[in-house]
Amino acid sequence: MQYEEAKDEFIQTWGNLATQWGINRTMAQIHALLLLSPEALSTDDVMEELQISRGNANMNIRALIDWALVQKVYVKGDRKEFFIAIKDSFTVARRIAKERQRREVSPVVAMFDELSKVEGSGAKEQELRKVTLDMLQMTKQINDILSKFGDSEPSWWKKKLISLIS
Amino acid sequence: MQYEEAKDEFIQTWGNLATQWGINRTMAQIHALLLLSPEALSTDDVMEELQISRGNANMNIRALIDWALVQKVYVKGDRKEFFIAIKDSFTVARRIAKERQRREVSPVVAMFDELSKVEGSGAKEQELRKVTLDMLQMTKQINDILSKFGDSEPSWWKKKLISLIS
DNA sequence: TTAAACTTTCAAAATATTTTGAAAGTTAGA
DNA sequence: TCTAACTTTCAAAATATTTTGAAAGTTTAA
Repeated sequence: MQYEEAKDEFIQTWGNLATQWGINRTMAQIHALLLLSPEALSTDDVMEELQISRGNANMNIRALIDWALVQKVYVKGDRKEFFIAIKDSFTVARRIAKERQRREVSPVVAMFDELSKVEGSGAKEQELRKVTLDMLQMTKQINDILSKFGDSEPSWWKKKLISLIS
Repeated sequence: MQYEEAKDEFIQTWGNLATQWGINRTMAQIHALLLLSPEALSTDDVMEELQISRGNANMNIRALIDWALVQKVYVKGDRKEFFIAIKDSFTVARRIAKERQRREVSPVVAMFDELSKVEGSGAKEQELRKVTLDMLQMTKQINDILSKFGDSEPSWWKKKLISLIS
C-alpha cells in the first residue's frame, strides 16, 4: 500500500466511523489529517487537503480544540494559527471517553435518578421504578469508570486495561 | 413527578441521547417504551403510543430484535406478534457493547492493522506507521475488552466493574 | 489610527437521514 | 384452495444535519 492511498483510507474510514458514533464526518477527517501530519497545519492547509470551505474547517477545528484533541501552535514569523493533533493513543482515548461521559452518560444517570423516584403503587409505576433503579445502578458504575479513565494517567489506564484482558 | 410525565421524559431523553451515539431516535424511543411496559406490546400499540407509521415501527422493532434488545412473544389466541424488551440492565449494556464493538471498533482495528504496514522511509511514512501502530495497540485492547464484556455473564461483568471503581 | 491579515459567524443551500403509507408479500385457518 | 389478518418493503416526502461562502469581526504591526 502506498502512502497517499493509506492516508486517504485513514481519512475516509475515520470519517465514516465517526458518523456512526455521533461525531460529524468533517471533524473526524480533520482529526485524521492532523494525526498523520508530521508538522502543524493551518486552516488553509486543511481546507486545501480536504477540499472544504473555510467556515467548515474553522468550525470543526474549534470543536476538536474543545474536545482537547487538537492544540493551537504559533509559528514564529507567521500570523496564522497552526494546529497539531495529540498523538498519544491513550491520551486520545482518554479525552474522547471524558467528553462522551460528560455529554452522554451523565445526563442518563441524572434522568434515571429522577425517574426512579416516581410515586404510585400500580403495576406501571412499580415496573418503572424497578427498571429505572436497575439502570441507575449500572449507569452510575459506567459513569464512575469513564470519569476515572478520563482523569487518569495513560500508564494507569494501560495497567487497568491489561488487567481486564488477562 | 407523575407517571405519564416520567414515562414521556424517559422516552424523549432516551431518544435524544441515542441520536448522539449513532442510533436513531425512533429505535431508542421504542426501546424505552418497551422497557417501561409491564406487558408485551404489538406493532399497533407502538404506533399508537409513539404516533409513528407502520413502516417506521416495523423497521425499528426489527432493528431492536437484531440488536437482541427485544424479543418476539406470541400471545395465545392472537395472530399478532407482540414484543418485550430485555429488562436486566447489565444484559442490555452487554448487548449494546457487543453490537458496537462489532460495528464500530472491529473495523478500526482492521484499518490500523493494514495502515501500519505502509512502506517507505520518508518522514510522512514514518509518522503514519508510528501513529497507526500506537492506535492499533490501544484499539486492540479496547476491542478485546468489549468482546469479553459482550460474551460475559452479568455477574462476571458486575464484579469487574466494581473492581475497576474501587 | 489604519489597513492588511487573519478568524468567526450565520443564513441559505446542499446533503444525508428518517419517516410515511400504500402496495406487495406472507401466513393461518376455514 | 381462498381470504382475511397480519408483516414487510421501498420510493417519495419530510425532516435534520452539514456545508458553504460572503460579510462581519478581530488582531497586529507600522
